[in-house]
Amino acid sequence: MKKGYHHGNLRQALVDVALELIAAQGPNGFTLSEAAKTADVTPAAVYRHFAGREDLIAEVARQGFDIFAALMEFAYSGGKPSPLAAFEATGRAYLAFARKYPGHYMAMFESGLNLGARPQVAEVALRAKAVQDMAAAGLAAQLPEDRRPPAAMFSAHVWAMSHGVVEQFMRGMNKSPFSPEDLLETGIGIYLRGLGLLSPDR
Amino acid sequence: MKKGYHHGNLRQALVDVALELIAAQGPNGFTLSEAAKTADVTPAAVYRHFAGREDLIAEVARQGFDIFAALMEFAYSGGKPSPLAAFEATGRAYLAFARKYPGHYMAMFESGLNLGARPQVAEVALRAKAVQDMAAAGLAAQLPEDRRPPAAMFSAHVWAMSHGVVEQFMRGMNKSPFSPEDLLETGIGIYLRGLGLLSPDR
DNA sequence: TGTACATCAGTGAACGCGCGTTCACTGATGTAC
DNA sequence: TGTACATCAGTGAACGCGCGTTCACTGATGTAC
Repeated sequence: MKKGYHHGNLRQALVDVALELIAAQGPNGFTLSEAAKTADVTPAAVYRHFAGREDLIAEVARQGFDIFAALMEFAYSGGKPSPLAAFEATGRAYLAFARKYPGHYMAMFESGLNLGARPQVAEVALRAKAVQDMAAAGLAAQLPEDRRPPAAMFSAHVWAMSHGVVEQFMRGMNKSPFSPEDLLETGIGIYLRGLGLLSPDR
Repeated sequence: MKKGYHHGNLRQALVDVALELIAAQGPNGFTLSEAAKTADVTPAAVYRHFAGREDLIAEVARQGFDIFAALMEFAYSGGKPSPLAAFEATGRAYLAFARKYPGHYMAMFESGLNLGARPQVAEVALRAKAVQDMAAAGLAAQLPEDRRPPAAMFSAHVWAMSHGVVEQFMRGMNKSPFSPEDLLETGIGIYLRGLGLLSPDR
C-alpha cells in the first residue's frame, strides 16, 4: 500500500482510518495525530486535506449520510410494491446500515456533531430523513383520517424504536436471544397493528 | 461555600461538579483537572477520593442508578393499583428521570462506562432493570399465553422506545411539536394496543 | 523522446498547552490526657 | 479547660506525554516545449 513520498489519496485514506478508529473506540475515541499515524503519515499532512479533527469527522458523517440516503431511497423504491412493503423495507435498511457501517453510524448519530454549523452535512442528512418521512406518510395515508396519527408523531415513534434497538446492541446492553432484526420487525409490527395497519390475527 | 484549607465534603462536591460538566458538555466533555478546578481544588486533591477520571464517572453513574432504581420502585409501587397503571407509571418515571437528571443519565447510558469492570455499579443497575422487567412481565401476564410475547422481547421493545424518545430530545433531533412525554405515552399506547392490552377504541 | 520547470503533497522540527500523576509538604481538625 | 500530638485532606511544584498547529523545506509528479 506504501506509495512512497506521495500517498495517492490521503484524503479518503484518512476518512477510512477515522472510520475504523471510530468503530473501534467510539466517536470521540481518536485524535488527529492518531489518525495520521495510522495512515502512515505526519500529523501535519492532515492539514492539506482537513481544517482539523472536527472537519474530518464531519466528512465521515457526510459520506455516511450519503450512503444512508442512497440505501433508504433504494429500499423505499418509490413506495412500490405497496406502502407497507416500502415502509418495512426502509426499516430493515436502517438496521442494515447501522450493522454494516458502524463507524459511519456513530459519526452521524453519536459524535455530537453540530449539524447547524455544517450545512453541507445537514443537507445530505435531510435527504435521508425525507425518505423516512415519505415512507411513514405513505403508510399512514391508508388509515381513515380520523384515526391517523400526525405524520411527525408517527415518524418520531418509528425513529425512536429503530434507534433504540440499534443503541441497545451497539452498547452491548442486550442479553436477550433476539437479533436486532427480530426485535425491530416485531416491535414495529406490533406498533402497526396498534394503529390498525396490520390485521390483528397472525 | 469556601471552607478554607479543608473542603468538608470534596468527594461529593466533585461528583456534583462532574454532573454539571457532563450535562453541559457531554459524558466525555470534561477532564479530571477541569473538575478539580471547578471545585476550587488542586488536581492532586482528587486522588484523595478517586482513583482517576474513570472512577469519578463510575461514581456518578452509580449514584444515578441508585436514584433511578428508587424512582422506578416508587413508580411501580408493587404493581398497584393495576399492572397497566404500574407499567405506565414506570414509563413516565423513566422519562422524568432523564429530564431531571441529565448528567446522571448521560453518565449511565452514554459515557461508554464498562459495567463489567464495575461490579458495584452493575449491581445497582440490575436493581433498576429488575423493576422494569417486573412491570413488563406483570402486564404481559394479562394476555392469554399464546398471544403473549416473550418477556425479554416485550421488555426490549419498551426500552428501545423509551430510550429512543429520550435520545431524540437530548440530541436536539426533534423538531416535532410533541413533548417527549406525549411521544412516549402515545408510542407505548399504540404498541400496547397492538398487543391487545389496550382496547382499540379511543 | 527528452529536458526544464511549476506544482503541491507530505516532511520533520519546533512551539506552547493542558493533561494525568507523583511527591514531599503543610496546616486544619479532632482527640487523649 | 488547656495542651500536645496524631491524622489526613489539600497544596504546589515538578515530571513526562501526546496533542494540535505552524513553518520552511523537499522531493515526487505531471506538463510545456
